[in-house]
This record gives sequence, structure tokens and C-alpha cells, in this order.
Amino acid sequence: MLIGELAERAGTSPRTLRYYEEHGLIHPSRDANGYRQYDDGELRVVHEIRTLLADGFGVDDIKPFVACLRAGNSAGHVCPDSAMVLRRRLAEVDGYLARLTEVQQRLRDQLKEIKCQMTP
DNA sequence: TTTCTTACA
DNA sequence: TGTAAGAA
Repeated sequence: MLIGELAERAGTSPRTLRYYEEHGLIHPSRDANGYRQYDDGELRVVHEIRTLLADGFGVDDIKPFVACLRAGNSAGHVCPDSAMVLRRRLAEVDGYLARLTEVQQRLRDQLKEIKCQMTP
């Protein structure tokens, strides 16, 4: 299929698909006219890329997932390389969450303090 | 009409 | 990532 069809089926834009290609995430073949040609399997790959991107993974972190999927696995996260990236990302998210919790507590304390002053 | 590349207020 | 321009 051509880039337009894949983009539509994957819920993205041709621009985004070309961006993934620039970063080595996908490598479509070319027709005689130079048009990119994608096989049906790329739809799953693109979906994998999109969800990973949405989860905050960087383009480089996504590569092992794509490779895992291309290797014939049912999911991109079942390979060792993917697991490694997964752990790192989880640690990152845990860190963000911890920091957010601190901010949340501080804001609550400050608000509580203000309310006390407003109610003599 | 669709895609391609390149470039950008 | 969007959008624009000029070519195929």
C-alpha cells in the first residue's frame, strides 16, 4: 500500500510516516515512480510506534520493539532488549510520579495554610 | 489526485 | 508535526 493508505489506516499522516522512516523505524520499498510501498505488516509496526511514542518513549528506545515485532514475535515488548528499555522507562516514570506527588503535597499544604488565615 | 523532496514564522 | 512550493 502507499503512504497515504497506511497513514489513514494507522490514524496518522504521511508526514509522520516519513519522519519514522528518517529515524530508521520503518524502511518501505519504492515503486518505479519513487513512491514508498508498504506491506500490510507495517500497520502493526506503526501502531506499536505510536503507542510507544504516546507513552513517552524516545525514537531510539522504540527500535528494539520494532525489531522484536519484525522478528516474528506476537508483541514488541517480549524481547530482552525491549525489556531493558521498559525497565528504564518505568524507573523514569516512577521518578516523575514521585516528584509530582511531592509537588501535590506541597500545594495542598500551602492551600491549607491560606484557608486557615481566611477563616478567623 | 497523490506522492516526492525540501524548507520554514 | 503541520503546511507550502514545484515537479513527476
